[in-house]
Amino acid sequence: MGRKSLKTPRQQEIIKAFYQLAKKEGLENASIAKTAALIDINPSLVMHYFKSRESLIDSLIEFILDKYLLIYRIQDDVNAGPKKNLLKVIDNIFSNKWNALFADSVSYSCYSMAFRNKSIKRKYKDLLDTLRDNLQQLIADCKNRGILSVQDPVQTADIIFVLVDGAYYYLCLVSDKKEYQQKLNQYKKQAISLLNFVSSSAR
Amino acid sequence: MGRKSLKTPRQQEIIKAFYQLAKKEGLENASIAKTAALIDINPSLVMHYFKSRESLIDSLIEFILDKYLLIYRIQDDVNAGPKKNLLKVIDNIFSNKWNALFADSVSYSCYSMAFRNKSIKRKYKDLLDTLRDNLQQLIADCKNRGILSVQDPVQTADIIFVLVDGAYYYLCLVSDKKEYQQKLNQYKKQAISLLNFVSSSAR
DNA sequence: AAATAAATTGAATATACGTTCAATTTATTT
DNA sequence: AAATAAATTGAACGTATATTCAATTTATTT
Repeated sequence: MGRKSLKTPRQQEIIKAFYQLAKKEGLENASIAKTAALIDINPSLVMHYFKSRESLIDSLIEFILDKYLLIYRIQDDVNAGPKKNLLKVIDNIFSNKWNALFADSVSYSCYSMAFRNKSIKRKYKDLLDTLRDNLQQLIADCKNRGILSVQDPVQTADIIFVLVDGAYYYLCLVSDKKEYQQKLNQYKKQAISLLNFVSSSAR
Repeated sequence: MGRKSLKTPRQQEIIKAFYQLAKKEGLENASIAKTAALIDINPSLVMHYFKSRESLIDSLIEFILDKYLLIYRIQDDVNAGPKKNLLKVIDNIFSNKWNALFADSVSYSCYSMAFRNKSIKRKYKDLLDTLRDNLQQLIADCKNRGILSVQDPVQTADIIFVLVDGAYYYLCLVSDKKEYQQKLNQYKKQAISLLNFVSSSAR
């Protein structure tokens, strides 16, 4: 009896609007009123689904962090073999596609909150560790089949993501498209060289 | 005639207070009123020296970015030879000292504004390029004297800073002190290995 | 059709914000 | 001591903010 709950889809809609607003005007300028106006609902409705602005931001962070994991899901072919899988993921990481999935600006704003909010800190740390762990598994697969030769897949995965994070930290400031692409390719090469693939005609 | 100008020292005092506030409560919560209260002056005085909050933030960013350059100035001995100089800088970069110089939290908040503010974007880009250029010169010095062997000092300096920025991006999320130190050392080793020092008994 | 429960609205609150402007204080020079 | 110019204050402004609560609308069930 009573009405069917619209909780989940409405919450999603609100988070998405809040995110788009933060992307456009900065997280610090993304307000509940503006968010409500964007999807043509009453500001009170936002408060109904999120107890506070803080919890809305909390949901926004989860929304963003989930998107990061997509690098591992954009694989056309699941059983393409470990080498192809690994290279595909590297491709995804160093592609504009991934970067287009979410706005770095919002993510950096959220990230900066980790310094004062332990829950946010943990969420970011968990994500970064998950990203590393997934890559480590792909590397380990390749290592076990003699496709590449690295000492410790865990360390290699870690270093590669350090490279990735540092790369985008710089690249986000590069306006020139050519410079951007050239640097991105260079960083990608560096990452692949860290993987130390065994050169052979076989795959 | 008239009164002696206190402009510069007052501005510095205000910026510093604003910075400390941003460090403690987050940049988004650092207000002009709070800043004035912190150093016991009238909020109007802040507005007198900075036309707007925006320009105050602009000054804050310059204040922060200047601190980054200190890695190159903490050298006890200027004429210690190129190798020692380079290693000292690497030491500084991968030390807690440097990290203690400024609050990453504030810097990341400011950094995130670069996405919507071209002037801020340029300032950050310029800083990162300056940091790279200084390191490149130290590397080139060493290369010219056969101390190390790298293909292109410019690229090496770039990669090292990519490593540094990526390293701190992860490390800022690490609460455990042991893990922090261990990772930091590992990243430092990686950076040094990129420098490919020529092993010899001579220095 | 009545009952029910969730969705949604609208009005109201208090608060803090950035910014303004005129008035006043303070130090320095003539 | 008078003149000067900068430092500093205090009051006031309108605005947007997050959040509250009661009232109303809407869809679904009995």
